[in-house]
Amino acid sequence: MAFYPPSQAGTVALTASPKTSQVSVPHRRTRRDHASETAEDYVEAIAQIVNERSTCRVVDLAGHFAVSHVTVSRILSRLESLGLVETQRYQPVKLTRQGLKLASQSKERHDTVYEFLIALGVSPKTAAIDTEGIEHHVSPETLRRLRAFTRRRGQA
Amino acid sequence: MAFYPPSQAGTVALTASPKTSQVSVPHRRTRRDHASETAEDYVEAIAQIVNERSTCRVVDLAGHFAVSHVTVSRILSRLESLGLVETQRYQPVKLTRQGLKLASQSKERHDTVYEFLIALGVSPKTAAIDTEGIEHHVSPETLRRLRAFTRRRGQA
DNA sequence: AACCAATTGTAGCATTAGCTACATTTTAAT
DNA sequence: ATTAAAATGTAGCTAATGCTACAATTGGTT
Repeated sequence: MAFYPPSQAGTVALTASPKTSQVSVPHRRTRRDHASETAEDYVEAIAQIVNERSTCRVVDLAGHFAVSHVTVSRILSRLESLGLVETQRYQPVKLTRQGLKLASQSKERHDTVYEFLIALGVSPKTAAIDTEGIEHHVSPETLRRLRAFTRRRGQA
Repeated sequence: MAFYPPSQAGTVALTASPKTSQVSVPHRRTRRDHASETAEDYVEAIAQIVNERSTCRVVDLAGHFAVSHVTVSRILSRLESLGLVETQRYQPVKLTRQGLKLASQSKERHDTVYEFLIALGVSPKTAAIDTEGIEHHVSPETLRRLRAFTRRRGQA
């Protein structure tokens, strides 16, 4: 159940550090993974929404993830403390430079997985759904294999 | 981010129902998914450990998931309330009939993904890791495609 | 039988993410 | 300018999964 951040350069700590940790233990395994996936999903969604409607509001994200606006705003707080987004009360959400970078890396990996599934013959609808779940768990090595396969298929 | 239970027949509710829900709302999206993945990971691990060492103890699972025994025992409580395992204080863990069924379905899907990655040319080590993360997010449709690909590769 | 080590359980805390209900602010319409 | 609706925020709850520290049980050795 490994979690693969979309790249290695300029990596951010995607979760809060424990309040009282004497030795900086590699605690929080799965929990950290889920939190990081959420971070990626959110920056990716924000980038997409900004692209489509020029601004992204809490409401848009709530709709996008089918979740209450409260959940969104709490998650945004966390992302802000991670330096991924900038927020101002009652104002649209903006990605920081770091957030933008993470979003574009996430999107690239997302697209790679999606196009692979399509090349494999999966229907667009199913491919879209499965990609959402799979993308965070594909290693760089596997990602290269997926790209190679898609390339071959595209040519054939 | 869809979660796919490994089959449709004899499906179990893999999470606790909300304490006070008036209409049985489809609440808890991602949360439910994660909890269900955990259930599958655990029954699969229990089946595997029983296979290797004849019995499965809390300690074995703690080692397997690199997690404290406390976390394991709390999760086992949940699984017991779901009817997937049977526990007795200070005794080894046993799978119920339902648990066994879920475990074998999970294993089958797990193996399908793993063999696919191998057929694609991914190294065994990476394939093992990636499979852990991917398996819960592969739809039946995609699963069929993966099998077809592995078959073709196996023959060629 | 007594004892010690390994195993398991309990208590209590933190983090993340879900919710409803209610308060506040912005924005658009009249 | 007022007002009403839409958007956000806050308070406070639940569930799931991490943890440490300490208590209890089991089982094997002596």
